[in-house]
Amino acid sequence: MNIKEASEKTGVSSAAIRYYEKESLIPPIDRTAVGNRDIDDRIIRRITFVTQMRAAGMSIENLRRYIELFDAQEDNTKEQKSLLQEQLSVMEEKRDDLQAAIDHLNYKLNHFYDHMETTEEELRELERQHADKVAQKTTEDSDESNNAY
Amino acid sequence: MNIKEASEKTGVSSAAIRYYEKESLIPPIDRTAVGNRDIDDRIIRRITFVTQMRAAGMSIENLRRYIELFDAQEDNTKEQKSLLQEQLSVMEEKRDDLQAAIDHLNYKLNHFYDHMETTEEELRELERQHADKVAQKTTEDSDESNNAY
DNA sequence: TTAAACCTTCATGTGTACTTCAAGGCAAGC
DNA sequence: GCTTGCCTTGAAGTACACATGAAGGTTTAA
Repeated sequence: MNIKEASEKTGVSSAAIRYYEKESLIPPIDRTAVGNRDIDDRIIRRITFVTQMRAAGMSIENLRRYIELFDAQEDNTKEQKSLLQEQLSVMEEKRDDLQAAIDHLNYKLNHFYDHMETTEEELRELERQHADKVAQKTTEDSDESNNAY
Repeated sequence: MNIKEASEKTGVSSAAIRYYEKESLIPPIDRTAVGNRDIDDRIIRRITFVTQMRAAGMSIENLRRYIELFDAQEDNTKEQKSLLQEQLSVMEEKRDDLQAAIDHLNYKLNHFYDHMETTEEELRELERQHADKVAQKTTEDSDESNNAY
């Protein structure tokens, strides 16, 4: 598959794919006889992984370091696991922050005033609701949002 | 409160606060007799809101348009609501993408091989797990992660 | 009264993550 | 044989979101 097809398949621009290869976010790509990139499914999966991590807010630099460790020949399973664990924590915190922002907007939508400033009382109620939510994790699917999770 | 205190209170740099004011992400800030910014809790809340939306991935430009509509004198409650709804959808999708990436990493962590490439079979299993998760929303708190929500 | 520690505006610099441009090569169809 | 459409590398340009620097003002403390 040439770079254009790979671009269409992944939604990542050709230039970005070249850039990712140069930055070692994906492995060196095989070339055809005339020097064109010949992209296989392994590369496609790596591009998809990079896209996912980028969307999760990981910088190119961190992602490069990250991948470097995983691609190394040495068996550094321990470090790899703790690195994964670390990244997972970051992403979970990010997800929770995002959820808090979603709750905030949902609150605004449900208690709609004529301006968007959140008052002290509203903030206190939000905090209360948040505490409730964390406390009684049993009572899921309360009423407000169409949560997918 | 002066800009430095506001900066410490919000975790946003003084330069960024000035920038936000210039870009109308926060309302015009009152000045003291000598021309220094005098920041009150209303501004602090707005800065916090901006921070939250920025962390949720909203660009300065979109945030500006967004806030503009809310601050307008006219009663455009309908448009405001649909704008909120729209932004909520974007954020929920982002959260779900993030969750998918978290699931992916969790999977890697639990089925640890000597490299990080996800195979076709693994991807298929991930998809299957995801389908399960969506299907039986009742069986919450499965086993894998320390979800806050 | 002079230094420290704040502040102001305006202009310019910076890092990230690409995008775009320039110059050229290969293969197919007219 | 020439245009079209793909590709290559390398260099330079761009957008965003601030950070930093210059030049100057005010207040407090020694």
